[in-house]
Amino acid sequence: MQNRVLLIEDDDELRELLARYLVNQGFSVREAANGRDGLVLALGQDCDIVVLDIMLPDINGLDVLRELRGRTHLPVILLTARGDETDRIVGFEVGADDYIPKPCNPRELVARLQALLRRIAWDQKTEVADGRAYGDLAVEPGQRRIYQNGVPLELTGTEYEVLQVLLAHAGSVVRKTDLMQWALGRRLEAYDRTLDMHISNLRKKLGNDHPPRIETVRGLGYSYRIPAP
Amino acid sequence: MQNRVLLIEDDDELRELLARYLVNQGFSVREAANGRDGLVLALGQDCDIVVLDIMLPDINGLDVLRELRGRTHLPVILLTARGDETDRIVGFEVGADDYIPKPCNPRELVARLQALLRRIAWDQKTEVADGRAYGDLAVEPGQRRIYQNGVPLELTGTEYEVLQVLLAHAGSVVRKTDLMQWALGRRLEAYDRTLDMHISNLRKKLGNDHPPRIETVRGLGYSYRIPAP
DNA sequence: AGGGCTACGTAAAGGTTGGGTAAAGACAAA
DNA sequence: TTTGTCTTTACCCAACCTTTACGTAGCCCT
Repeated sequence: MQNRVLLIEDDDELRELLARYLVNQGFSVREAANGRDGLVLALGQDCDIVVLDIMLPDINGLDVLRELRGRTHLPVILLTARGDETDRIVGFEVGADDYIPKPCNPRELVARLQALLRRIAWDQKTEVADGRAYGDLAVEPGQRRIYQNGVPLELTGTEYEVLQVLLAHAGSVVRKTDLMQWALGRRLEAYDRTLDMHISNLRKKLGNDHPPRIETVRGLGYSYRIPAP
Repeated sequence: MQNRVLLIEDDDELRELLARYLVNQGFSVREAANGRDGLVLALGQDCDIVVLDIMLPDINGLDVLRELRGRTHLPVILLTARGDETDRIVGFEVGADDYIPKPCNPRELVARLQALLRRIAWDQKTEVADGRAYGDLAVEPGQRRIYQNGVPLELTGTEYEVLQVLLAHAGSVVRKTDLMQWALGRRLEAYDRTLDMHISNLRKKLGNDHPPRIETVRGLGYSYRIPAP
């Protein structure tokens, strides 16, 4: 299956160079030397991905992109003058997927084209929900839920994060500073007892077993006890 | 709601600089200082996108990427030494979605993160399951109608879109930002309560059951509860 | 053993935020 | 203009995270 690239670039020499290279790499290529032609081709549904120069004789490349985004979500890679940061940032904001500074390395262009096409191909496949089980607990990341013997635990968002991190490291100690960073997303400061509270609440919701599922390692952190096999 | 970035970078100073910047830009950030911790976090489904340094103290960044690609399609942006073309090309081949040369401009990192997340949001919009039934609801995409026990619901256009997206993902959580993008076709901005209103109206039209068919997942989004079989 | 220090457990209070929804406004089509 | 629809505004509440306060358990030292 050949991927169809639309090349919108007014510099004939560069355009033909790139086109030849892309064809050699197994793409099928459409060419347009100005914005108007480019738009017509792009909207004509016969390409998979667009390479768009910002500097065009008629319509500005960014306007082409805006027009395109109003109607489709065709992936677009911008060609910009090297170092022109404004164009790049604006380009992303308008909805470009990527940019390459000119003069561009054809190999890099191909690499980026393929990365983008691969991303799209993957995303169009349905993801498998890979829940993992730890004893009587089962994590369902898609639902952001953790089930205990099939019954969903009524966890808050933060409690879910904390338990999920502990489970991922079941059997080994997670240091408090790491748990804080990974589950709460911030640094552990002195006298911050927040984490202790979440652990306390979690233990309650898991049913205060003895010995506790979540073990305290004094001076270090916490550890989820490996469930009996 | 917030997009969760995982930052795998061993240089503490750079990592904290980027982390702070990303937090300011509205991302939630998890940090890992080495490949092993990074892998665990990435596989723990705790993030939406990964920023990965190639030079790491333990595992090589490219090996982290390979390992990751073996199990998920999590979007990855590589941090590479400037000018090291080999790493870049290999990175793309292994499955990176993008790369940024170091030392990197935080604004550009944000722009690229957002471009990639936007692309993914679009691509993951699953199409209507034709005529599928969900409990007492039946979707008729041709008519843009949804029937409840054979009786058509009096839905507005937007309400139809919202409900149909929720049904297509029945049982798992749809983030507000995705729901907005998929059903309303625009980005979710701060203080925009439009979506909440449509949900509220939908619940009313579906008959305010208990527990509600459309569950709220605080801080994240909504989920249509899987009907009893 | 006992004192003193520190880390942890947890109830309760405090404060912030996200979400529900009524009602008003904006807008477009008929 | 009227009507149907989407959006904004405003207010309120409940869920939740964090802090505070006090009690307890572990650990080291003499």
